[in-house]
Parts: sequence; C-alpha cells; structure tokens
Amino acid sequence: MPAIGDVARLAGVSKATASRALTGRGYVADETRRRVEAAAARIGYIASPDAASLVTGRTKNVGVVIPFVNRWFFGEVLEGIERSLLSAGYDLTLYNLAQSGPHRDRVFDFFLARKRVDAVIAVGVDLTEREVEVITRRSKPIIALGGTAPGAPRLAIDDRAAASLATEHLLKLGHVRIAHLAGAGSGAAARSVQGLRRAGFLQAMDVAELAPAGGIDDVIEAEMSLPGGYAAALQLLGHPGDRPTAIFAASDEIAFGAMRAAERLGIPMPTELSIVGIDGHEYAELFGLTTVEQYPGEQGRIAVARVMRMLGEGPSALEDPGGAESDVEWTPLATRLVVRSSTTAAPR
Amino acid sequence: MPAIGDVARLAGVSKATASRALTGRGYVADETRRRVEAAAARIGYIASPDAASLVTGRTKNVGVVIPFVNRWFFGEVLEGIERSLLSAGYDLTLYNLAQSGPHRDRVFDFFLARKRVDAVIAVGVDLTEREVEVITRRSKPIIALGGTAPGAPRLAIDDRAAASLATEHLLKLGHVRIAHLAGAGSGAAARSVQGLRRAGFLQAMDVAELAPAGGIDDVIEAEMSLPGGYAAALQLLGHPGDRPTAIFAASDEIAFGAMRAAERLGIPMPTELSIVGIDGHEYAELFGLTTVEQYPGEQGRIAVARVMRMLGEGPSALEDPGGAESDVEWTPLATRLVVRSSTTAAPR
DNA sequence: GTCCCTTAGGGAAACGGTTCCACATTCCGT
DNA sequence: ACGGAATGTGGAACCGTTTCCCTAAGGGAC
Repeated sequence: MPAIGDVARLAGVSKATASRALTGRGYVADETRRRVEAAAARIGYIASPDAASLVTGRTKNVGVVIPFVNRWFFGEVLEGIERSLLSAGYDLTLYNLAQSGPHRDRVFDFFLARKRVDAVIAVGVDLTEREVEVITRRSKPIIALGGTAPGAPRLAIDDRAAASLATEHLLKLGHVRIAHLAGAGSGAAARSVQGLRRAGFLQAMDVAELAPAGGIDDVIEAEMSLPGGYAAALQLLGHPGDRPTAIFAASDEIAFGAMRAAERLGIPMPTELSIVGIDGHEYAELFGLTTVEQYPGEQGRIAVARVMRMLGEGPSALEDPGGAESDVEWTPLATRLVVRSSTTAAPR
Repeated sequence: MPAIGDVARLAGVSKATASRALTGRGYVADETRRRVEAAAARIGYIASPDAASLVTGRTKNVGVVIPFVNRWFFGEVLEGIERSLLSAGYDLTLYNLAQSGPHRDRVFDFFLARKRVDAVIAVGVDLTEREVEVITRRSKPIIALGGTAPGAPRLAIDDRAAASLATEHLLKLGHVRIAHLAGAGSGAAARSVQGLRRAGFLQAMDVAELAPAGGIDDVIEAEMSLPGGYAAALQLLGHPGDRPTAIFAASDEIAFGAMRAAERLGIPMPTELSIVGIDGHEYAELFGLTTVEQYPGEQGRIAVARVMRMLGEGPSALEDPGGAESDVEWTPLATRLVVRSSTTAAPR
C-alpha cells in the first residue's frame, strides 16, 4: 500500500511538500502541486485518515445517537443528517441508543468517550448531565435534536405550541369532548417531547375551559407507533356511551393506529370522530390525516450545519438558516398545520 | 489528555508492559496488570483508537452501505446490524447510498476506499464489479445482504421461491385471475430482488398454466412503498370489468397501499380481493395481511457474525448459524408463509 | 544596497499506540 | 543438575501523516 513517502519520492519532493500539496495547506508552487497529484494518482495513493487524525486530532467523523431508526421521524432525520455530513466530507458513526441500561452506558463510556468522533448529534433522546459531560470534557461539540441535553444547544420544534395548535384546531371545529393519545412516558418526563405535547394539549383545553375526555386519567398513553396507537384507541373508544368526538394523537403513527381502530369499531370518520396528529408523516396525505407537520429531514440538515459551525468549518456549501443565535439557546424549528379530511366540525 | 506513557509512569512499568496489560495481549503478571489498570482508571486514561489503528491496521469499524433507512426492511436490518456490531465492540459507519450518480461514486472512491473500515456490509443494493473491487483490493471483506455484489458472499432469502410460495398460496385458494404488483425495476434488473420476485410469480403462474391478470404488461410496477402500492393498485383495480380476484404484492408496503386503494374503491376484502405480500412487516398483523415473512433484524445479526468470522474474530458471543459453507456462496435465509385474513378462497 | 515580506520547500519532531527483540527469571522434565 | 520452555518486562522501532522550524530566493520599498 503506497504511503505519502512513495508519492514524494516519485514526484521528487519531500514528504512535507507532498503533504502540503495534497491537503492544500501552506505554500506550494502550482507546478509542484500538479506533479505531486499526478504521482499520487499514478500509484493509487490514498491517505490514511488514522495517521492524519493522530496528529491533527480531527477525525472528520460525527457520532449520531438515536433511539430508533425504523420510526418515521428518526429515519428521516437520519437520512437528512447523513446526506449533509457526506457532502461536508464527514463520516457518520451510528449509535442506536436504548432508553437505559448497561448498553447505554457502554455507548457513552466505551464508544463515544474514545476519540473517534469530532462531535455528537443526539436525536430524540434525553441525555443525563453525566452523559453530556463525557462528551464536553473532551471539548467536543454536542447538540440535541428533538430531545434534551443539559447545557448543550437544543434544536427542536416547539412541542407545546404544536400540541396547542392541533388542539385549538379541534376546538375551533366545535369539539368539546376531546381526548389525547399521549406518548408513553408523557406523565413521568415533563420536559420530554411526549410530556411537552401533553402539556400543550392540557393548556389549550384549560384555556377553553374544557376537561379532557376519555380515560380515568386525563390522557391515555400509547407507544409511539401504529400498533401502540391502535391498542390505546381501542381502549379509549371501546365504551360507546361517553366516546370523544375528537382525538389529538401525539404522533401521526399513533393517529394512524387510532384511525385503524375506529375503522375496526365501525365508527364513521370524520363524521363521528375527528383525528389530528403531529409529524407530517409520509403517509399522512394518503390517509387524509390532519396534522401539524414538521420537517425532520431538514432538521437533520440544520443540525449538521450547526455542528459544522461549532467545529469551525468554513463557510461551506452548507448554510445555516439558524442565524447568529447563541449556541446554548433553543432554536424552535418550523411547523405547519395541514388540514385534511380526518377532521371536521363536531357532530350536531 | 493522558497518554499511555503517563499510565506506565504512574504504574512504574514501561509503555510496552502498560500496553500489554491494557490490551490483554502477551505475558503480564496479574499483579502488574492490576497496578496498570488502577493507574489508568485513576487518571482517566482512554486509549486512542487512531493510534492503535495506525499500527495494527485494524479499525474496529464496519461500513454499512444502504439505500434507505426509512423503509421497514432496511430499518430493521440496520438495527440488527448495529446491535450485533456494538456487542462485538465494533463501530458502525453509515453510508446512505443513492442508486447511482456522482454521490454514489463518492461513497466508494472517497469514503470506503480510505482505511477507516475493516469490512463492508452492503444491504439491499446491487454493486458493480468495480465497486466490489475497490473494497477487495484493500483486502477487506465485503458481504451483500439482500442484494448482489459480484464475487462477494451473498446473504439473502430465496426471493424467487418466496414469490412462488406466495403465488401458490393464492392458486391453492382457487384464484385464477392473479395480478402482481412488482417492485420498480423488476423488468430491467432480472437479478435484483424485484426481478427475482417477479420471476417467481411468473414461474408459479406458468406451472399453473395461467396468464397473469391485469395491465397491458404481465405485471404492474410500483415504488416499493405504501404510496407506490396505492397508486399502482388504483390503476390496476380501476376498471371494474376485468378486475383480478387476487394480488401478489412484491412487498408488504406495496400490499398495504393496495389494501388502502381497494378500500377507497369500495372493493370488499377479502371476499372480492385477496392480497398477499412479502416481508413480515411490523404492521402486517394489525392489518391482517397474509405474507411471506422474512426476518431482517436476524439477517443483520447473521451478516455481522459472518463478517466477524471473515475478520478472524475469535469465537465470541456471536455465533454464526450459517455453518461452514464457503464464503463465496449464497446462503438462503429463512422465510415463512403466514396466513391471515387478507386472503381467502376465490369468489364463487 | 539593505531590509523585510512573500513564496517555496526540506529535515525532523511529533502524534500515541503496538510489537519485535533481547534479556532475565522461574518452572519442569529427565 | 541441567537444558529448554514458559513467563515477565524493558528498549526501541515503527505505523503514516502533519507541522514546526529553518534555509533560500525573489521582489518591492526605502
């Protein structure tokens, strides 16, 4: 395997010059650079990133911590991140993080603490202070996208506002018996995505001076997936007597499950049941789901742009629409209410 | 940042001994090992994988090339791979590969050719000879999972047999007007997943001495997604006159789309239309879809086990159920027909 | 004519590990 | 008692880059 010394010898220059010619740093005469490049191409030289990392300390590699890859939101974010990273010349190392347990500790202590990544993007996960500290101690940037990381910049939609917006949409349509299918853990973790959406719902209901419908509790929790929504909705809609006329689902996947459950129960939609979700899932249009859209692919792109800025990468092709806000503040991301056929005026 | 020299000094040994103690290679007295470990822990020493890679040539990192992350099959595979790799102490570098174009070349020439990965797992993608050669030239193992890579070991279900099995299920139920919603590109690339499934369908039909139903062509092609299946099925089922009584969809996602289309068109299912898919999608049970299941998470695990063997990793916790077959042969993976409520006897 | 800045390029020292080789000691079989 | 194998440790080379420091030539300003 040819090394830079071979290239240098072939081009008749020193290793130092060859390095400068190939990396583009420092002074090299045009003609010399061409000679070096030709020599490199001729023997199929490929630089060892390990050797370069060893001396520069930079790895051109970003770690992405993510709890799922096969949920719509996470898949989209991951794709957006990957695309941006690739075009910035960075690698992406993936860490699929379980909610807790030794597996999770291992990711931080064994993998992320090592020097393989220049920065970390944590997607949809709530990090502990210790976990953030593992990264920042090595003075590596870390940024949270759609989750929380104490002391790190946060990039997320305004979940509370999005939930209020969805709920208000139902209220404006005249619904008074509105139930919320919350994400699992919405009660336990108030600052989590699920918790904030639940809070937004309750707040909007409170402003309208209405009590949440359905369930012993004020909301029913569901796994953030289609089967999760299905199971929860069956439970919610099972008693024909006091059935709600509208459901605000914490995610589109929950909403799809609820729609499926309503179908199964023979409840006509939207005439007797309106449903609204949050996400802007790929399938929402097809199923006619009214939803508060967010744009995870774009969010991934923005996260990468931000990280690049923190790494001091020059003004590359990636522009950061986030502007000049401080790096420890929270940047609310774009959302938009899209009304489709799953919601309509309250019956009678 | 403490280096191994600091650990050695603190423990009163040489760098060589410290290295041996920490990596577990070579002879080290138990008591010495303990001293070194204590010293390392005390100053928070973390080994630099870059330095280690530089000298050993191994990176403890596997590259995964994948065309999508947000399609069910790919997401599941990716999760399976990640989990296995992590428990083997390996990192996973993700390359989201477009079907073609400069982006794709860049992945191979710029990223994979560099020395950052010890091996490559290509998921659901058909590699060219040149692409495989880029990897093998550096004598790195490469393995194809659910796709093809000329000259590399291949791990996949028997797509043709799976398609025949699904089709035969419909035939046994008495259907004679059976349509196939094929994956896009099934005609162009005969050896691709879509092409093989199409071939399996046509073969089963041929054996039964039946002609495929619907469409000008013998099959209709659809994007391998729910909306893709929806659009194709609308087209297929649009003409009430010569409507097929059964559909074999090339994937469960296509099948879901077809079910949705049938619903929209008011076609009662399964009485007037049976649908069978391939995949064993997470949602199949909920939608009552009859399907030929495959197990992508497990497939990912097997792929990793195989790669570990090729890398000469000792008999670790990962066992390879594949046995002792040659590394350039094709190993068919498990599938199973699961009959649910989406298929029933042909009408009348 | 001197001085300094810019451009160009070479020698050698890092970076942080692993491993080869040499040397010393202990253990065991005969 | 002795030779050889097994065990334990240190010194030093090495992996393949980047970068610091030095030398040197050319050119413009004074």
